[in-house]
Amino acid sequence: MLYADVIVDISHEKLDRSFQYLVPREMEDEIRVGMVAAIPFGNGNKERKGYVTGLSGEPKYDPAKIKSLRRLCSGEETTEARLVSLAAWMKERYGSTMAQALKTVLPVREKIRHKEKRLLYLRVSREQAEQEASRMEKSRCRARARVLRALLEKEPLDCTKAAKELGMTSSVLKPLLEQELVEIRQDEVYRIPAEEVSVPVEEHSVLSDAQKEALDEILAEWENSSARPVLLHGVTGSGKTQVYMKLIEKVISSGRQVIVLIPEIALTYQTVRRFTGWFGDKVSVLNSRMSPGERYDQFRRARQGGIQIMVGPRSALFTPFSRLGLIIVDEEHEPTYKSENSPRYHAREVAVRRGEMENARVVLGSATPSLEAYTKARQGEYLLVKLTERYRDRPLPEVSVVDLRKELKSGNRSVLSRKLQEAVQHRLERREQAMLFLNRRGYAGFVSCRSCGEVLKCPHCDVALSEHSNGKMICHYCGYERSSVKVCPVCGSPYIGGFKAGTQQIEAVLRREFPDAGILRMDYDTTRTRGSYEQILASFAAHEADILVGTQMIVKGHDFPDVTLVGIIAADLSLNEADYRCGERTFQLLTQAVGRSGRGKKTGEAVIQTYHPDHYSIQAAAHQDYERFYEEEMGYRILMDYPPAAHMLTVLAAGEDAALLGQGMEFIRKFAERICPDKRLHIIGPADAAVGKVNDIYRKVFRLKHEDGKLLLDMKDKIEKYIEINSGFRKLYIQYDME
DNA sequence: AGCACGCCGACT
DNA sequence: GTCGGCGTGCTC
Repeated sequence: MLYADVIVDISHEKLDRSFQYLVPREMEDEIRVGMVAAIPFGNGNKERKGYVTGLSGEPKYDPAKIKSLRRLCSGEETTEARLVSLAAWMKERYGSTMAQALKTVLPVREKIRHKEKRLLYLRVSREQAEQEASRMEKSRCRARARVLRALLEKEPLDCTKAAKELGMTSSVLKPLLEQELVEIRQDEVYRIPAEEVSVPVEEHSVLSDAQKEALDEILAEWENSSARPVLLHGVTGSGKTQVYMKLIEKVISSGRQVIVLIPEIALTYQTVRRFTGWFGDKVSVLNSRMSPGERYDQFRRARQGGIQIMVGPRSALFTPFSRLGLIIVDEEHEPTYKSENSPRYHAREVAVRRGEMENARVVLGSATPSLEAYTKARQGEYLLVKLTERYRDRPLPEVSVVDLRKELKSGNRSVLSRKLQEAVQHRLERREQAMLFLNRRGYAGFVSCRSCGEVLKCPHCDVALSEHSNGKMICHYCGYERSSVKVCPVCGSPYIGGFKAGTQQIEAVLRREFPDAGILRMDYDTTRTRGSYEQILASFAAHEADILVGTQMIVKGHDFPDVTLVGIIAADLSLNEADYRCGERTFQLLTQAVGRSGRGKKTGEAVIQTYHPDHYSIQAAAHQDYERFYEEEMGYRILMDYPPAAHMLTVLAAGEDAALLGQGMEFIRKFAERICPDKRLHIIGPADAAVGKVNDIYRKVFRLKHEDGKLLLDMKDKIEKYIEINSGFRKLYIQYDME
């Protein structure tokens, strides 16, 4: 007897689990995990479609009640089949629900379905509806009247919203539809055709010896039928992309397809040009600004063989190629590869998994590999390939670290140290360019009172408001806006103002110090409109300005041959974030930033300003010494039981009622302690999340650390059940993150 | 989601 | 008693 676990193709939480069906004898050979099957479902045995997510010989349910599969809807479904099994793996690995996993993996599914947005309209005149509503109120049809009244107030109504807010269940809606008082329509989804990027074919440049060596190493590994994933550790400017290109060429010439993941849209400008230039119309590019429809169209093209290479952010990983041959994860260490929604998957891990499942090669590339990847490479699970020299023998920039405390002692209060000022002056004299980089997460500066220290915060979120040049203060989390204040709302002092180490501030200082220099600024404000990003970079590349000031977005993979100076204004900003990865993040940002300098013919220089000149992240970045950084950081992770030294389950809870939230978290913690008496389990928290409140919703976290990831997943299941039984948690939203 | 079941208020 | 609205619970 063979049984199949099937997920019913209905998007509803209640059905978010598998149902077991008997596989008829004649289907036993044919059936595979991932196939779509027709099944009888529910009381009336209505025919539904379902995804086969597992096969087993044991019935897990009363065998008398198990129904049989009707038939398999196979055929062109094999690509989807693999994606469904990938989803099954993701569900296990990240502790999400199968429905959530399927949704991430098969975006197609919800796109074709009437998921678009079902809207409810009146089908009769307003007068008639009014009459009906009154009549219904008098008789006992209160629920129907409620729906009609709501429709009279606002037409159309979103079906899902109405269901929630008005308690509109199907037994209310159905009679209304039958009486032809209302109707459901779904609005047309318009699709903007993807803009065609046509760039002249780039000359196929010749590989350097080092690149050739790396390429040969990778190709040698690929000779094995079960080749390991490759971690390509290439210092900034070593030309990893050229190596990718050769690999891609090789793979597509053998008739297989390639997925190239890049961290975010920010990268598309240059990277995409290189890809489209080289491979022409074989490439398609996804970006996060695309509508679901456009994305779906691209996926369909991929499935039908219209393209061989898909370039895009993490969602491109699920491109339904039928013969996937290679997945490249560029800048593998980037945090954007980690999904913010459940399943909170990491694209690197899923790429490796998909590669395994479809026998495709995987190449991870980075100048500053993540601790996770490097650890695996050291253990031999990945093949480590190094590119230690910059392309065309460019030397690495000379780096100096400036101690800001000493700077202040000697009387310099400017955001620019004397060293950095001099260095900028030199560039201007020599007609070279400089980039000044502010590695802060927040955007513009916050506003504080110099008398009482009050910081102006968003009334809905737990973050400081940032001041903008247009005289407004904005919350970057919820979009709340208010006009700037003249006096402190707490003590009335007029000495209130921007405590800005923001990019605007730096720009202002530079304009004062170097009045003749051309200065460009790139941050959240100046890149809000479409295309402005590219415009600023193009303008800087054309040397229309001498200095570019910006946030993290300026350090990502751009080549400006005339840039010979990179200044990091305050390296500590990212060092003080409340996250165990902040040391790693700082090292990466600094290394990448420093690497921007001296990419052309002239040798580069970099200046790092900091209050912690001795911190290992800063020292290692200054010496461009990855190994040293890895040793130090890994020591810290082992000491503290942080990933990748151990596994960590983060329980994230949110709710409107702060007291209830705090209480709920305490309960979960006590429960966790009770069910796992293992001394090696570390529990941290509960504590406020990094941003404790967003949009009036409070957020708390607590973490469980243990060497054994399975144990944590098991605990997660138990906690989930515990929460389900206790109605006190109804008003809390709980999410899990498994690292 | 969609269907059956059962509770409960209203009406012959 | 009976009818019908509408909330609830279940679906292998």
